[in-house]
Amino acid sequence: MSKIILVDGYSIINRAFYGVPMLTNAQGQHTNAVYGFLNILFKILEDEQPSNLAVAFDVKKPTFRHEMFDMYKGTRKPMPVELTEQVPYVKEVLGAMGITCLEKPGYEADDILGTVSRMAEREGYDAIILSGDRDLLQVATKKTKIFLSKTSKGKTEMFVYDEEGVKELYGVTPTEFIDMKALMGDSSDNIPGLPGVGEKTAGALIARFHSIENCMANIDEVTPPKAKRAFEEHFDQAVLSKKLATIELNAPVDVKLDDTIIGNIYTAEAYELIKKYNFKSMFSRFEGVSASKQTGFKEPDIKVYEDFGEALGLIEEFKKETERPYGASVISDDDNIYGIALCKSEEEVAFIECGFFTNEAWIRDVIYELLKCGLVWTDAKKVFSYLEGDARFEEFKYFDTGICAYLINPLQSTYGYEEIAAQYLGITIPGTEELLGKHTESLSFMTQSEQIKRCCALNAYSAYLSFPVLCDRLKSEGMYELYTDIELPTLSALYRMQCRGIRAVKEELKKYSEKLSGRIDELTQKIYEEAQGEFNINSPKQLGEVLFEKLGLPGGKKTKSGYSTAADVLDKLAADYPLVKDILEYRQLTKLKSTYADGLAQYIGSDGRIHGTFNQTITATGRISSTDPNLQNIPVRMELGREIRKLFIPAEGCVFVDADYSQIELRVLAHLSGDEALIEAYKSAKDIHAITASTVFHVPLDEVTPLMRRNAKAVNFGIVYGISAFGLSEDLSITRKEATQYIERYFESYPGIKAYLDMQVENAKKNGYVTTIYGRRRPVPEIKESNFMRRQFGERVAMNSPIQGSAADIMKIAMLRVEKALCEAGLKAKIILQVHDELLIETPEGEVEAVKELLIKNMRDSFSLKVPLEIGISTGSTWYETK
DNA sequence: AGGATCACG
DNA sequence: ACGTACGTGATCCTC
Repeated sequence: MSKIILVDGYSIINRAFYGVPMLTNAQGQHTNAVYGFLNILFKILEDEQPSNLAVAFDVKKPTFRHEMFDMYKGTRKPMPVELTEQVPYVKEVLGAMGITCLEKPGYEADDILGTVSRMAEREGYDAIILSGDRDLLQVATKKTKIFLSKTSKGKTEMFVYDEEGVKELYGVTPTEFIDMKALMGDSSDNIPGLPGVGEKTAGALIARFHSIENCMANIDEVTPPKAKRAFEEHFDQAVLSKKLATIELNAPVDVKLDDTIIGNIYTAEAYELIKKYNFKSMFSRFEGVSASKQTGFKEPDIKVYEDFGEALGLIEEFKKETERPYGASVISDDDNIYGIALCKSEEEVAFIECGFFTNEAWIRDVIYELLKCGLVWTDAKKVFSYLEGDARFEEFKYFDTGICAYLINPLQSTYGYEEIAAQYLGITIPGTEELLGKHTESLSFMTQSEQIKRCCALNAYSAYLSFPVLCDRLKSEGMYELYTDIELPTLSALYRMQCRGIRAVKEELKKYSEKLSGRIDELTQKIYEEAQGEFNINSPKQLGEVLFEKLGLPGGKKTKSGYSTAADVLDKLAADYPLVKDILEYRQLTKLKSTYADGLAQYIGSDGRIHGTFNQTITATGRISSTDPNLQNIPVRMELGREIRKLFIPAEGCVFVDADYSQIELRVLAHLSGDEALIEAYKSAKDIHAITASTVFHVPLDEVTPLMRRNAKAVNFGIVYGISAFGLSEDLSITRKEATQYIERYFESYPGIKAYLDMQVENAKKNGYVTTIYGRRRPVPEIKESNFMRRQFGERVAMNSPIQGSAADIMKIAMLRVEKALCEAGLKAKIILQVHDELLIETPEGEVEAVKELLIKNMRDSFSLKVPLEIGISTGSTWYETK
């Protein structure tokens, strides 16, 4: 049995656009509609297994029916540019997959779909029309089904209607549905209908009389009177509406059904596009597609070195100084190193397999030697992890393409070698996930060792070829110094911090966990009693139902999936309801237990220390991030949580010295904006929030009340975040009007800041990015969007990023200076943590004074601003005590 | 897999 | 009318 699927192109693209959150690829193209469209297409192809497929589009030329809309002041919602720009992308992908696109000037997609479905029926096909538009229901027959795609609550669902289905839904046949629509009208399609006749009346009338003409013929029986009068006075309007609503079934579409037979849609050309748009979840569909069909690109040969002598010779070659650094890569899993690839030509990559004629220790030595030679790696920090014992970093020379690519575009989520090759070399090569699958923590089961070699070889190949391109880009964008002076040294500094780790006491952590457990159990019982029943307190859904439905607490809805039970909502209820207070305490305690007490305990290694990972290519602003575990969000604000820090202790004979920048972001803002009032404030005195309050509220400094100071502080935060009246009003629980006033007064007091923030928004609009004091870039693609909310987000990002990013630059410089100074002073003290504006130093007891002095000096002088940088410093025998 | 919540700067 | 403060990561629940 032959089956054809006919897709309403624009309609499905539209559904996809609104159903899939914003996505952009590395080139900044919007891709969410393409992604959604293809997912819908793949799904229906798999579910229905059709033999034929075609996609219909309107031609962007006024059609008869469009002209008629215009007569009735028809204005369809204009599609945002983010959507329209994706239509050609979809067509391009369809073309690459060999799928027929149908267009006919003068006809709408509806007409084409209707016509071709009838054509198919006559030739004995089953037909499926896929659309988001209910209009198509009139085309349904026994053999033609309509698949309606609906998006509700962010999820797309498919509803299927055949002739019977339409009857069930509306009580009329598909053909009668036209008449029904002629009566009730359709505002979105600008079909006027009859005044005062809605879905109910129209449905009842057509079910009884079957057509508008027959209604008119039996006008005396038409009820209600309102409808009867509408018929008498506006029948011509109903006739016109019917004409407008009728889909043409005999349009002169010149297509043969044979042209729509589905061939192989997983073509190399389509694969190229999928890669370009970075639709990773679709990659697996294209397995087995040769990607080498690209113009002038051939994958390099892999030369496996099986002779020990030859391998030694090879390594010597790679140790030689070259003008253009060679590429290298090591392949491993959690347990083993499998080999090393070296590349210095476009044609060939050398691969030395571990265990073939050598052992892992030998490979580690080789890696150590090669790190001294100026090779390019995709992820050098990972390469360090192969070293054993003390690595002499000062001897190392290396380059890192991942870091380069991050600096050029920090918004990507990953910087795999295949992405870099695609973006900077314009070639498509299979990536790690494609070659080795998802779980790379163990490769020992991999039977296809060819894939392991290929993955490693392509990595070295990509590193070798892309590095010069990346360097040129960095130079032309003014970020080469940022790369060499800051990022590359930071890479090894982070690695050293990871190696050192931080000592934590497992037993005490357990005790702390048990202490929490006791109280959590008490609270659980109490909450069950107060709520008169057991439920999962951790489930926001269940909790919301219990609080706001079962117990009828005031506080209504907030989120998509029901009631908000976030802390700020519950806070307002806590005073009146003991239950809510208990829930808040329960939340706090379970958070501490699961994330911190129990969570951290898992990470304590055999050396009694936690070795987290510091990520250098994650944040959009240049900050570093911390994972496995996150050591940058250990509790400090609340006393109970802060206790956790008592369990972080220095090594024997050491204490902690903790140094943090005081209000670095506001000081950076003072510098960047050059605002004289703020600069003067920082030069003259200490309490910046009080000064702000005094200035903004026009009162002498000594008359500033705590409340005024608190409000001024919130305004200062707001400024740094990219001020919005709404955000400030939420934060301070004041009206939006009051918040607006605060902001206005702030800008009156600090006009330089207003001018600076406006300039950043302008810069973002003009260049597409903003920059930090050290030339680091943050692209702001949102600034050009037509969606008001997203554009406004872009504006806040444009204001905040230079501030947060410059502070990050300063901290990185400070870290490097401090580490160097410690080393040069011959001190044993070591940096073990960085928390954005804070450094934690494990310091031998005898070095404390020297380290303090050194920290203050190097952090304070790491960058010369128009205002002084102030350092807070403290010591303690636990992390808790350093405050 | 994604949302809600909450820990930090 | 919309529905927001900036930057992160871990855990739990729901689908």
